[in-house]
Amino acid sequence: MSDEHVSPAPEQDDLPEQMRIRREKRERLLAAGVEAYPVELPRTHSLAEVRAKYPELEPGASTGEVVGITGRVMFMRNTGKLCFATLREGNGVELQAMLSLANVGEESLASWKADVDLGDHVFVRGEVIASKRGELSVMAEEWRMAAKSLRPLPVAHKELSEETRIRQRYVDLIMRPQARRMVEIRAEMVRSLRDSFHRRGFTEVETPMLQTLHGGAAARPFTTHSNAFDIDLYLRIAPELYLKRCVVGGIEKVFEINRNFRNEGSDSSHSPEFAMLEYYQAYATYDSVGVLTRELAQEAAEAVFGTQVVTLADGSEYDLSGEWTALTMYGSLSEALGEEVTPETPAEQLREFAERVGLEVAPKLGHGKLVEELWEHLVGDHLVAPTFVRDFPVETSPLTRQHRDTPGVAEKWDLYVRGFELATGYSELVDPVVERQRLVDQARLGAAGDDEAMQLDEDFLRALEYGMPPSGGVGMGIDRLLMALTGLGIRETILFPLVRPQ
RNA sequence: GGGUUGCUAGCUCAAUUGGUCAGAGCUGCUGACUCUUAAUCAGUAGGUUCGGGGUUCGAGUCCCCGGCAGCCCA
Repeated sequence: MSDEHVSPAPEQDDLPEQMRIRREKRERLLAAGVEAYPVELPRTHSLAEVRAKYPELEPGASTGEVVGITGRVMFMRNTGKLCFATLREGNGVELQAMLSLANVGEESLASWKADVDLGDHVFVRGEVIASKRGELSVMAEEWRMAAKSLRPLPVAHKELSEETRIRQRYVDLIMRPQARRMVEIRAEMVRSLRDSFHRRGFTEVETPMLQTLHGGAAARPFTTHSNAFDIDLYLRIAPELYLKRCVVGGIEKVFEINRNFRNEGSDSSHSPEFAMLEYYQAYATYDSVGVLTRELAQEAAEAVFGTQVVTLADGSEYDLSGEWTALTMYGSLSEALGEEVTPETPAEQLREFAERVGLEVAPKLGHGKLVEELWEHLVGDHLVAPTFVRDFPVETSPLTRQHRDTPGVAEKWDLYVRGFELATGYSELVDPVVERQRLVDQARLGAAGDDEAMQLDEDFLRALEYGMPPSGGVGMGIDRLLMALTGLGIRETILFPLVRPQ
């Protein structure tokens, strides 16, 4: 038998000593007719409620109020005939339980000492008092096991290794209040985004994750298979083409917050599975959706932290308030380089500039890619404050509308925050004839072996042919907005990031 | 994909040039203690040093292959 998936539970003898002992304690409880995992406990108050009710008791005070509380045992201090335990509940609030020989009796106290380990969930019923040292406590008249923990917790006073934090996030959540806070921050932020959209009359939709064609971005997709239809399917790399169908259909302000999947590696700012916000607005342009995007981020910061000057994980402050800087790609590049760069600057000239500033570039790059690389090197890498970078080379933005006045550039911006790309916005290309041509070009690239190229989506083109109003559109990474607001890496902002199985 | 660093007890980490070094703290176990706050005190247990191969009288340490992770670069 070598099939891992059906391997029997390990023999007790094979377990580390501490796990074996905890299992023995569970057995002992059950043998004594005591539930190790009771279905229900007479809990009357959360720990937070007890704390809120008695914020300031004098040392040694008693209240006469009997409560039933539960919590995970985080610290234990047993002194012969009087035992102390620090209980913690899910939100991180802690309260001390006290068990004295006089109140619970010899048998119950002995069982407490013998059967309760750090990490167990326990129930304690007793009077709310303050200890002689002034610690708010519940003096037990009775205690019960609420859920026996069979694994020892990590030491509370040392940092858990990053790998354990990610692979066993539940342990991270138990041990680190900041890990729990992160989950809350994320939830509050997403709620704020939804509120911001709803206040402005946007409609939230959910479009397909399983797609028969992949499109809407340049990325490698995951593939899967439908048995019933007997067709291969793609996990979506972007919702764009479906949201545009919505706009064609008359949902003129539409947004989606959902997962995208890209078959690529992960690093401190990338994950194969990530949450994305996309929104489209009829009769908006890349100017107006830029304003809305700024407001979304500012309102999120305000909603979560109560301020638009957020404090990052390293203690530094980051100011999201007010108007944000806007640069043009060609203008800011020209300034940084001290040379005029325009959409007409030949690739040869750009290569010389690259050499001059010590930037290595692949020999076959064209004008558009060279401009972007130079720009990232000279400008992008140095951007700290929130900055819109506008008007990209047409060549590298095939699905974007050409600029209304400036030839050779597209009405597209990237939003840089703390040096990484947070969002991207467009005046959308809505001419079905031009769009078809661009998609045909993409399909040719695909046929030539570019596996990031989009496929020709005839149904999408048919939708456009019915007429899509002029629109602005934006994509923003949810995980990245969270990174911007907290200063943490993407593997901290995603609760269960993909990791290779051990 | 390239470079680089790491993987040792349940957890966090030590171990000089290859030589009684496989160790500490916490956790666990046994005992003491009715006001502790990471309780304290005494005693005690706990290891396939990531896996495989090699060099050597001798490998946690050196070499090779593999696995996983971090950091830097493309």
